[in-house]
Amino acid sequence: MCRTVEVAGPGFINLTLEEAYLASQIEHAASDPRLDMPEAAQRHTFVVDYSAPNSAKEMHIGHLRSTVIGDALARTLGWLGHGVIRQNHIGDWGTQFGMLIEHLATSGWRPGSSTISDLNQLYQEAQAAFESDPAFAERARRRVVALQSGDPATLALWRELIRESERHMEEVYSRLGVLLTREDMRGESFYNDLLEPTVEELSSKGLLRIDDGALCAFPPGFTGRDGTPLPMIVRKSDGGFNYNTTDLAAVRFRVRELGADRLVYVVDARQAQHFAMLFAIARQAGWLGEEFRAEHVAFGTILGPDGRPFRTRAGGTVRLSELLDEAAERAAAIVADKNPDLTPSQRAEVARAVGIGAVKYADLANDRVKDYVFDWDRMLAMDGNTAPYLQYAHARIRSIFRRGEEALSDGIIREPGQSVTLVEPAERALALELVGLAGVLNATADHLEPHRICTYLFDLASAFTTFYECCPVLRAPSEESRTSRLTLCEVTAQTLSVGLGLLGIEAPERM
RNA sequence: GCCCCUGUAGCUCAGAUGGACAGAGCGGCUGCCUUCUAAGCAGCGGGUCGCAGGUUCGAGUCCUGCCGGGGGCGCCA
Repeated sequence: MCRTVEVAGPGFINLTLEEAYLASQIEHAASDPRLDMPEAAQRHTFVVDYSAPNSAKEMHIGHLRSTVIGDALARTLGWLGHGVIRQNHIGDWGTQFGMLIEHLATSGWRPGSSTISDLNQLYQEAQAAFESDPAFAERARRRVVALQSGDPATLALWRELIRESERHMEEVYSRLGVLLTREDMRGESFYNDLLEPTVEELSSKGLLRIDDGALCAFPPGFTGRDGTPLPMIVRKSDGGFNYNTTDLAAVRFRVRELGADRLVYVVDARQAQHFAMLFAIARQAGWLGEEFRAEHVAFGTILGPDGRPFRTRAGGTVRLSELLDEAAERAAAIVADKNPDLTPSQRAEVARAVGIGAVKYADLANDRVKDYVFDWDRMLAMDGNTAPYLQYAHARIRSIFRRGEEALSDGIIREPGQSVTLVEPAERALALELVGLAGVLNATADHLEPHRICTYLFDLASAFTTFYECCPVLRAPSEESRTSRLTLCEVTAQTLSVGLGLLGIEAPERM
């Protein structure tokens, strides 16, 4: 397995892999759709909570990171053989819906007549009325009660706007290429009937006490502004439940009913304290055992060029559908410029894959906990750690195979075999990169950090392009060399395709 | 006031479990297209890893304090 083993100073032993061993690893990978990657030794059941947009509102840039990062993690954990239960914790319940429904009812709104942007508009009108018209505000509050107690007319209106919202979300998810479906949607409303039992259980375990009229848990180790114990309110002084209660009920449900032994929440870093308290209480309640890992997968903010949270020039929120339109448009302009040979439909398809891929990759490529600056030019650049660079490397490999097949008819080339011989430094360097996949995916799952995959794929693509420049494949010096290089190409293309796939990014056949 | 995150080359960022001279892309300067997509490749220059202590044979990585940036801290979600 090793060619040389040498002591190299204090604390170092250098192992140099034998070419034949490295080559055999590549051969194994070439004959296996899983690239010779074993599944995780210990399988877990993960509940991955991500995306979580609000009903009756258009999805905007604020939902991008959770959706993209969560999806990459769900795919990666699944690939490693874990059970993955996606949960889309949609904001579909609470006081704001009383407000909106009251407005719909009084303005003579008819079901089926509104798009999501209409609802968005109506929502803003309702909000304005709530603030300026005390009579409306009072009716809105009564609507909340009606909604939560199951008043048929109120519920009917609510269902209509939920349905329209779901249509919108499905459309965005489809365009974005994420796995989330209607089956994964389990909004806050789902937990309505579980709130009371959840609070009762916490109460029976002695974890709650009334403070200032509100029922609160005081998890150990949390203090507030004045150094006093920090409460998590689970029932407001008016008797209503809040999102703390919902989140607690969701933990309980996910453990007991969904059978999770790993909880993952892909949520903005600003909610760190909320989750720390949530998990602490859940442990006190005995829902999470010693071995149970519950993790807040925190992420930073997307910034505009001015270093402030990204907004439109007018100062509004950036709608996701418009962002994706612009991504495809910008990519189309570049594709048209770089590869005029594509047919219009090919060009549109490539532009879509490249544009969306660029946006997603930019979000995944750096350490998720940090903020990043949204920059079209950088994410669509063909140099550096970007989706287009990786997609380009993949497309070049596919191009070699297309050329090879053309030549095949002349009897010049055979099918890529599996016999690998590593001679050139670039061949060896590429092979060494290729065998690193398993380690990177395991580290990604351990740390729940998709950017590790990005870094790896970029290194791999760099190693490939170096190889591509100095090692002709179809015109290799010998039949043996050509077969070997074709196999290296095959495994590289497969690795890029799988790796991008785990990030939820397509790898087009040509660019 | 307390707590969390963050500070690595001019710019944008990698550096898991502490390990060998700290890496990449962009920008700048040099080369390379009758040859598998130059949307590329090769090379040069560029860093007191915020500061100061400490632990260690060894610290960008761990601990403490300070400084700068961002965020959070009871009836919104």
